[in-house]
This record gives sequence, C-alpha cells and structure tokens, in this order.
Amino acid sequence: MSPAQHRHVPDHLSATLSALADPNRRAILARLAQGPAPVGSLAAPLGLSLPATSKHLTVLERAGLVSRHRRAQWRDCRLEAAPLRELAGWLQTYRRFWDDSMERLHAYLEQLQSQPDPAAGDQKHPGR
Amino acid sequence: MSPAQHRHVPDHLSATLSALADPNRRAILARLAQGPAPVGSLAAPLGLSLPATSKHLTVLERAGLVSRHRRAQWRDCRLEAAPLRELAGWLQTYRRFWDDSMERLHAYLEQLQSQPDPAAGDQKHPGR
DNA sequence: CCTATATTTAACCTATTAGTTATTTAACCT
DNA sequence: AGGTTAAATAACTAATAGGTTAAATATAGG
Repeated sequence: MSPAQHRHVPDHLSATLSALADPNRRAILARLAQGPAPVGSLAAPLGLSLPATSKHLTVLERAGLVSRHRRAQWRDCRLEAAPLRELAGWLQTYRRFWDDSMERLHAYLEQLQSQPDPAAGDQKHPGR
Repeated sequence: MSPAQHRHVPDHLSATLSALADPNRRAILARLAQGPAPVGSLAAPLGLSLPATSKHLTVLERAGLVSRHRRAQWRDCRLEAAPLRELAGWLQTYRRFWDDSMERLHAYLEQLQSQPDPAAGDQKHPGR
C-alpha cells in the first residue's frame, strides 16, 4: 500500500498551540505584551538572527497571535490576543480537573451515575 | 563554523504545548476527560493504529498529561491535569489582552506612565 | 539618484514528528 | 506449555521545523 497520506489543514487551535510551543516565540509574545515593537528589537535580546525572528513572526502571524504593520522602514509587531482567548476557552473545559472544588463536584456527579461510565469503555473487559 | 547547535532540553510549558498541538492527542485527552480508558479503546474511534496511539500516549505521558497503569493485559490511561493548570497559569498573564474590562484598566495604567513605554523600545527610533 | 537601514526571501541543512509495517513483550486463559 | 489478546518497540519514510548564510526588497534621507 502507498505510505499513508496524513496531511491536514491544521485547525486554529493546533496552529495556536504549535506556535506557542516554541520558547522563543513565547518570549516574543512576552515582549509584545508590553507594547508593539519592530522586528530588530525583538531579535536582539533573544540572541536570534533577523531571519530566524522573521520566521517566528510569520508563524505567530499565521496563528493570528501577532500582526505586523509597516511604519517607515520598520515593521511594528503587535500582540493579537484572540487566539489566546480561544485557547483559554478550550482549556476551560478541563478546569474541573485541577480546580479542587470542581473536582469534588465532578467526582460526585460520576458517582451518581453508579455505573462505571458506559460511554467510556473502562469496564473490566473493554469493547475490543 | 559548524552549522549551529540549537539543541535544548525543552521546558515544561513547551512540552505541554507541543503535546497539545496535535489534534489526535487533544482528542485522546477529550476522551480521557470522561474517565480512564485502555489504549485500544482510544485508538479505534480516532482511526489511529495502535502503534501511532502508543506513540501519542508516550508524548502525552512525557508531558505529564496522562499516566498509564497496567491492569491485567490492558493499560489504563488516565488524564493528569497538572500541566493544564500550569498552562492556564501562563495564559492568565495575557488575560488582560482579551478581557475587556481588564483591557481598559491596562490602557489606563499605560496612559499613567505618560511615556511611550521606556522599557519597550517602541519609540520613533528603536535601539539599533 | 545613491546609500544606509530594516526586514524578508531563497536555498540549504539537520533534527524531529507522525505515520507506517513487522516483531517483541506481557498477561491472561485453558 | 501453548495460544490469544493488548500494547510497546524497532526500523523505516516523508514532511515539517528551526536554524544558517547570502541575496533581494523597501523605505528614508543626504
């Protein structure tokens, strides 16, 4: 058989998360959180070359996390938070797993079901 | 010169984010959010092979997002939320950028400084 | 118009990722 | 012991990611 075509258009969340997965890119965002900045001033403190920085910015831009605007010969980069909000929304659905009070509630609700969760397949003998 | 050694031990947050960046892995977490499950029952509904699933689980495990426990010949996977909490904490520092009321406060605080943010270098002529 | 400055783009390299198939390991059940 | 089921590991592959150096592009300014 042909060696598997596993190519997708990545969704928003995946783009956001993989953009954020790089520490240099998070450092760029941290810097931009204190106000817009041109590319060069982002590169220097991170010990990154200009081309590397530019690429990181492209990744961040494609994830919607920054926008760039020409301003004379510079290009001002600005933090765009919408994807972060989206991420926070996604994360929210897991909040009960680390929030103690919610965790207790959840445990209670699970216990209410009495059954070991029929939808989950975590019985003694899980369905094949 | 040798072609640049950019090898790091990735930090927690990077490991968490890159683990979460894959939609299949997020689907696994979503499934585990409804209770622990053996590997096979995770693979099937995602159309993933067992080896692929096992690898995803290894990635999630190394990020601390799941744990696996032998249970007869099965291996029960359980969601571990600590890294998600850590992520939520990190995200929290950006909350003011999407939360309207906070945003207004932030704008006000920035305006208090009167100066266009000396630490930021976003003046007319940014430092080299 | 020419030159300096700021940034992007191109071409290339290496490591990592996500998948594959085939083989092992582990535990259960006669 | 032998067979079956569950999962992991090995070996391989194609695509992606993050970096490099060198060349191109865009704007400002004498």
